[in-house]
Amino acid sequence: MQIIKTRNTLKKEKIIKIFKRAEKPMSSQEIYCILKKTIDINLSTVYRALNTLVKTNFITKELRQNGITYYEINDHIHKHYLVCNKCNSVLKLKECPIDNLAMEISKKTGYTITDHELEFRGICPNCINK
Amino acid sequence: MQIIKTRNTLKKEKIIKIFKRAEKPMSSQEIYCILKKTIDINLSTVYRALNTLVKTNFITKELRQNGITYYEINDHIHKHYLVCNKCNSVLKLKECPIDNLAMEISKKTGYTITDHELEFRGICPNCINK
DNA sequence: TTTATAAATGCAAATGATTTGCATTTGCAA
DNA sequence: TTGCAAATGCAAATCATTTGCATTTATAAA
Repeated sequence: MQIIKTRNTLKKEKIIKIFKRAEKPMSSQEIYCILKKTIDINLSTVYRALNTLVKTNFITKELRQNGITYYEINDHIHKHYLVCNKCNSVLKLKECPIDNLAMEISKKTGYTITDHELEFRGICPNCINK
Repeated sequence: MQIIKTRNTLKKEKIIKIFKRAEKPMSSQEIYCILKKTIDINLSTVYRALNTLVKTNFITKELRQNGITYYEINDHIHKHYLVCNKCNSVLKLKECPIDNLAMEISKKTGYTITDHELEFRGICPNCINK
């Protein structure tokens, strides 16, 4: 475990605010676009800020099957999503259905399980009627 | 649904053989390296072959959290893995623990679930003793 | 309050996995 | 045997993300 020193800057504050308001995981691009509306910021600054926020455990990151990394506030609760293949809408599951399972698998296999990713994909009720 | 026409070529045959022998998901690089030992082949050919094999449902692909795509024979059974963060060894779970869950979630949310990805990460019993 | 240091930033260039354009070769159906 | 589209090699492009470098700035210590 290593100590990570961080400074408070306007830009990082803005990013943190976006996460606090957001109700879904956000990509670097989404965050960049929101920021661009009100301040001048470079995309690499966004990436660096995101990485420090991940290091300090303020947010978590997850690489989705579409090849894009999504970030969201880390409330220390596992989250999983239903992603619509048509409209890309995202529905957050209320609870992690995997934790028990993970423990079970850990016992069976001898692995110490530290993380898991679970992503469902399909068609949301909205799109299915189109 | 679209008809995909495919030809039998030496190189594609070799790739198919690799998949039949393989006991774990393989990355494009791994396949490329194996092929290079016996034949002359270009990496982009490997990628194109992999993509046609995915299109014809001979193999499936999955993007892992390490940013690399892994391919494996499609036996129409969901598979999930335990990936060791230290030695990168991979253990295949004997069954998909999610199918029931997916049905449940589908009922609750109204989503038609067509796919899911589940990946556990941690430390394998081998590495934990080091 | 001043100062020193390392974190934050912008910009351009690099990276790494994967894809693509183009010219050429080749499998295979007619 | 022939024609066409699929397969291939090669180089260049792509796309998300990272990095090197010079500059700015937050912050802790003097």
